[in-house]
Amino acid sequence: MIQQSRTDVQSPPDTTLLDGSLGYSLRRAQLSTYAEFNRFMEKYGLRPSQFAVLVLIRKNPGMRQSEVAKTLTIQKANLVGLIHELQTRGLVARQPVPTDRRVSALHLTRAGELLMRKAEASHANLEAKLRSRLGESCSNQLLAVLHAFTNAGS
Amino acid sequence: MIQQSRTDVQSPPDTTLLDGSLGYSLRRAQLSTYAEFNRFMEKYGLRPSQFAVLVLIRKNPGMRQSEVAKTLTIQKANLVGLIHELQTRGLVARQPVPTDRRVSALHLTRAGELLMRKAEASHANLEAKLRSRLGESCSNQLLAVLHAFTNAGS
DNA sequence: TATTGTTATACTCTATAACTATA
DNA sequence: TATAGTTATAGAGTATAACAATA
Repeated sequence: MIQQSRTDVQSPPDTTLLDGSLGYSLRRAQLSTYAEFNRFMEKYGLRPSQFAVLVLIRKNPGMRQSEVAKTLTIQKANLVGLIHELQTRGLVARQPVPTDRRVSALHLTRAGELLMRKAEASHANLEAKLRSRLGESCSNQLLAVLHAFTNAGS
Repeated sequence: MIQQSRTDVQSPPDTTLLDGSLGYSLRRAQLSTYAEFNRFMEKYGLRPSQFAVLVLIRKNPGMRQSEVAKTLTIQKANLVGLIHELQTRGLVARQPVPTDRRVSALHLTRAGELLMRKAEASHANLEAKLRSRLGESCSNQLLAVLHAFTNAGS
């Protein structure tokens, strides 16, 4: 059977294969959260990667870069510019570690702490909005399934 | 309470905020599928975006670029190079449309058709592997929830 | 006037290799 | 030798503005 060309057709295209794909569906879902993230975080000038780094340092003061990179699955080389940018903006500071002069201990500055207090509140609002798409129970299930999926893959 | 610096601590860092974030969890899950995709599709020289374009054209011969862009939520400007690359590789061809000389109808070439037959088979294997992480029933639920989530956001 | 495809451009994220200083 | 941080570089995805040809 020869499939009809749809040049002049008005009906929506057939997307069954992509719709049935876990990979593609994850990508679409993730992109829609990025768009929402940027709407909520634009006022703080924070991108997703920057926010993740700051959240991690805030909760775990003294972390080293290599540990941040490993935790976030970012190449250590790509973290250099990220940290440097946050340091230049006065949000992150490095303290020398006497026992190992190769590393610095990462901390939030006072300004970083103040910014992240507000940013985390906005993030909570963002998450609440995302969860409202599915409802609380279904959102919790989704979260659990995503973790199971990711952990099974590594 | 002052949180203890963890410079010398061996225990894993606190990641509760990120783990509880739908956006971050989606991103991690999606990245793990990309890694798997590249393992399965490297032999065909197809990246995720190229595969999506080819799948769409294959199922809907005669589509126009603007329609492909809209369906995949890609900027039309970013699709130009993508199509051109596939055309240069001899996988996609454009046919003039008499009724509208601005557009071309996109089709797979014979070579594109042959490649995609194999690539879609590999993709099916990839999806089966991803689904095996969760089991069939849970995978189907995840897929449905992802679609509900994405659609509720647009 | 509006749309299609295009060019140009810039930013973000990701990945690898090689270097330095320290351990 | 091995590790932490760095530099350089490249590829891929995404986004916007502006243009020519055509509708």
